[in-house]
Amino acid sequence: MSTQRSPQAAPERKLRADAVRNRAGILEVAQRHFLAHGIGTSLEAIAKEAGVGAGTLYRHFPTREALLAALLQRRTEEVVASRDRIGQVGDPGEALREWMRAMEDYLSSYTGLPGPLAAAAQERDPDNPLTLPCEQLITATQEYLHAAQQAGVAHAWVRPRDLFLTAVSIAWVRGAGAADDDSIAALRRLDESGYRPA
Amino acid sequence: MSTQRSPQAAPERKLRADAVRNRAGILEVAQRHFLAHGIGTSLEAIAKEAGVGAGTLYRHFPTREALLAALLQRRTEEVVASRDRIGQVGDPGEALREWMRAMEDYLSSYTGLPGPLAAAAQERDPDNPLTLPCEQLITATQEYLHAAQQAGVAHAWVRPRDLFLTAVSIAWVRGAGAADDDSIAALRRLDESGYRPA
DNA sequence: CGACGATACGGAGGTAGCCTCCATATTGTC
DNA sequence: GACAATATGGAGGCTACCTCCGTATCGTCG
Repeated sequence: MSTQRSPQAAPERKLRADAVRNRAGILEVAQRHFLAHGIGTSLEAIAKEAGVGAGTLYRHFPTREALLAALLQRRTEEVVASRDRIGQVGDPGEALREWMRAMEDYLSSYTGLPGPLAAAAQERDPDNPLTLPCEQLITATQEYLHAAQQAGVAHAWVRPRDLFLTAVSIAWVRGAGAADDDSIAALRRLDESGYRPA
Repeated sequence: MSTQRSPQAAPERKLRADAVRNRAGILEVAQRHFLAHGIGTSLEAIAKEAGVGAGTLYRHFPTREALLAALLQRRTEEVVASRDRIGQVGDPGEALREWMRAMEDYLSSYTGLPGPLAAAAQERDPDNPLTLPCEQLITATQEYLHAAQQAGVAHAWVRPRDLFLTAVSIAWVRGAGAADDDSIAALRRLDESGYRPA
């Protein structure tokens, strides 16, 4: 308990020094490449720029999703933590709206991110490294939605998962073809007016 | 005027007999492959199964989008023609709802179709062969939307393009990760309740 | 009918990216 | 300092894209 260790199912033994170094380097380069070229960017290029072989990259992150999940971890914690800030907002309707925007921005972190996340949200495969962030977001959504429903500013038939998918699909439109701002604003308004009773 | 010719800008000279045969064969095989494996399927595999070389395929359809557009042409005409059927529906609100479903199904014809279409809808590049079908769909949407707005069953601030993007994004969710029917139904309900005043 | 120019064909070949495998190198420990 | 455990890297096998050009097929005209 003295050393910070994952409580349940921690298969992580301590890494060798070079492994730690390489892992960090890969993440740093990957972050830049995903930002610049979307999640479809070449993994080999990342390995090369990070100064490691392809094998090393794939040992640390067996799939593109694993790399993505590692990168997303910080962001996920930040966003979920923004609950505290948003929580200060008195009006539950306003809070829900802000939360939706926060999710939308998170989901737009990298071009192409909505695809794998939507898939993960639905398959619920515990082996998919993206399942965890999805569940966290949906859980957070539940809190805001519930409060909004209590206050009568959200329809009772709306489920947290539905709002999550809504945010994902807006983020997808943002990424696919670079929709103009007007269209995105219209989509947001449509969705908001969708879950909110008149 | 006796022979059926494209009225404006027809760069199509008459094809040689073998070219016509090959083109048809490619389309027939491509249809099956796109249906079975989505729009990302291997073009080389299509060429092989159609019994032509890669060069022939690329000569007829220089890009994946061109092939897609050729395949979509029939479907597009069918869907736009379904205006006639839907037009019979008296209630403009009901007609708009039906039209949205028809678009959604059209956009779900092949897995992955929403991506290129969303891109085409926004870039408005006349060289993109998918631009035409997009415009046709948006134009048709405009008719239904306008009628609905006149009847007071759609908000005045909704634009045809917004509804098109809505349909595209639902189709995308359908395709990405095979969302369960409940989620899709919820998204539809959300959207409908979004454009419709209480 | 035959031959000649125009049209179309096909598949080899260069490029790029994925992922695996294992001989070699590095690390940590005793 | 030496040995076992751990980690490395890049060659290599694979799939797919797309282009290029020598060759085959077509249609027409004499």
